[in-house]
Amino acid sequence: MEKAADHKEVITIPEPTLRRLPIYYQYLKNLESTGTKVISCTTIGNDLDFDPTQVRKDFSYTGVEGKPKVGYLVADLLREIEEFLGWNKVNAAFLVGAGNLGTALLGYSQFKQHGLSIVGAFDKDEAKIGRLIHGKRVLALEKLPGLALRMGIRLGIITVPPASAQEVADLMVKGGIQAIWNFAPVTLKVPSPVLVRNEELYYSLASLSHSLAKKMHTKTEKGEEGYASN
Amino acid sequence: MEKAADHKEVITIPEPTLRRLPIYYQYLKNLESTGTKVISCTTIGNDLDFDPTQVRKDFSYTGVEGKPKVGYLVADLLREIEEFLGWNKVNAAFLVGAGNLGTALLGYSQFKQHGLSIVGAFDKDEAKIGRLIHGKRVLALEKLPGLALRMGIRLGIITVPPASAQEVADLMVKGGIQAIWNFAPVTLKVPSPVLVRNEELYYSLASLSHSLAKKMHTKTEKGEEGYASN
DNA sequence: TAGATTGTTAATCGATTAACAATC
DNA sequence: TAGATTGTTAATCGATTAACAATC
Repeated sequence: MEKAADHKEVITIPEPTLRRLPIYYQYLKNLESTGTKVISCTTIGNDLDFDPTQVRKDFSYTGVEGKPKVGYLVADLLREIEEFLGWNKVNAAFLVGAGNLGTALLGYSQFKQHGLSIVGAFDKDEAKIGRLIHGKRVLALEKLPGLALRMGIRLGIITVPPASAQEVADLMVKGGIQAIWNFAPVTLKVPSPVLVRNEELYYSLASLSHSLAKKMHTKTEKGEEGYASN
Repeated sequence: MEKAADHKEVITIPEPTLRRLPIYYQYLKNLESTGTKVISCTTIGNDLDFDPTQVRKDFSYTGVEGKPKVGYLVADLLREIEEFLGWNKVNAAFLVGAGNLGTALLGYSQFKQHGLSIVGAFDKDEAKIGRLIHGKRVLALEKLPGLALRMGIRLGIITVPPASAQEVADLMVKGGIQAIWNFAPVTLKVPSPVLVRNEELYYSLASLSHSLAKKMHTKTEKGEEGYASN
């Protein structure tokens, strides 16, 4: 298993690159809308605060090709990034947990342009079952595995409270779902072929509040205590 | 500026560590609720799929101390992480954009336990101004700078469409806000002391759809085309 | 052509992991 | 005490950045 595919080398893309591609994409979409046809890594790097070489390297993973002295065609870049990220095909997904966050995600019309279409919503709460949310009917949770199998759904979104998240994940696995986008702050246990991506809302929060606390601290040390109120 | 504080060395925490701390925190909260008092890095590493040495190193940044042969006190860890992340003090924040996502965030009661209290909501839309959302009155956007200054608000949350995000950021800066949690997919331009943290919803999506696409591709190459429907 | 930009290889930097002494 | 675990220093690994030849 370790040396699988040793003839055709497997290129794995670095996580940081994968994280930056959507940033380029959004930036390029903007450029496109202003009518810009061609762009250089230098300009992109300046605008997004990335090293130009890094931009070039990131792009190379998508297979796009630029022209020396000219740059890259915006249209080329958009097309290649879309294809690379699988955003040119739409993945049908089931969402479980029709609370605040679930409702917000169900209403996100932009998802379709990013390869995601939420085609079903589920909940355990009797009060929510049968209701329409952003045009989608909320179904009973226990119907998920059967429907997922029948419809060939490969992507699941979990927006339930942490205590129920594992149970939901189990049902998704049972329904043949292959990738889970998990918004509940829990580490899910799933069989290895199933992919889990945690949306760590609290990470950003951690980063922000840590920096704010540090800022405060620095100020206090300098003797400007209480300057910023609070 | 470059060699500021050369006597008292400035320890900067690696981003990845900062990203993991909330994961430990959530895990430890769970442990605490089951009555566990003491835990070792080995166990944590096993449960969360991290290298035990890494766990130890991560903890060291918070200043927590363990006991050889025994491990760490769960209570100690929770306290130190809370303090390190600034979660023991609550930051008051203003949120702009009372749409689906904004509404969801306004309803997130768990934020208070993570150092965040959203004390004001703003919108440009006349139809939304004056309404109550999760107990908070939506105010007119132009009131933000004045109120932020008066109340000493240091944290801002942006949940408006990308086209309005920069304008909102400018108002926040005018109101003396020092850190921005940005959910709009745009790169904001703010003066350097102001911190911006982008919540990149599309990154996870990129990662997931890319992996799904790759999985599909691999399968297809093996000649099992069309197996998973779609 | 000259100069800007790509594409790639090499050097650097930082995070992860391994090794191991200290200790309860 | 013996063994498990911490805390730390050194080795490894991978991503970022620098250098530079190729090229339009």
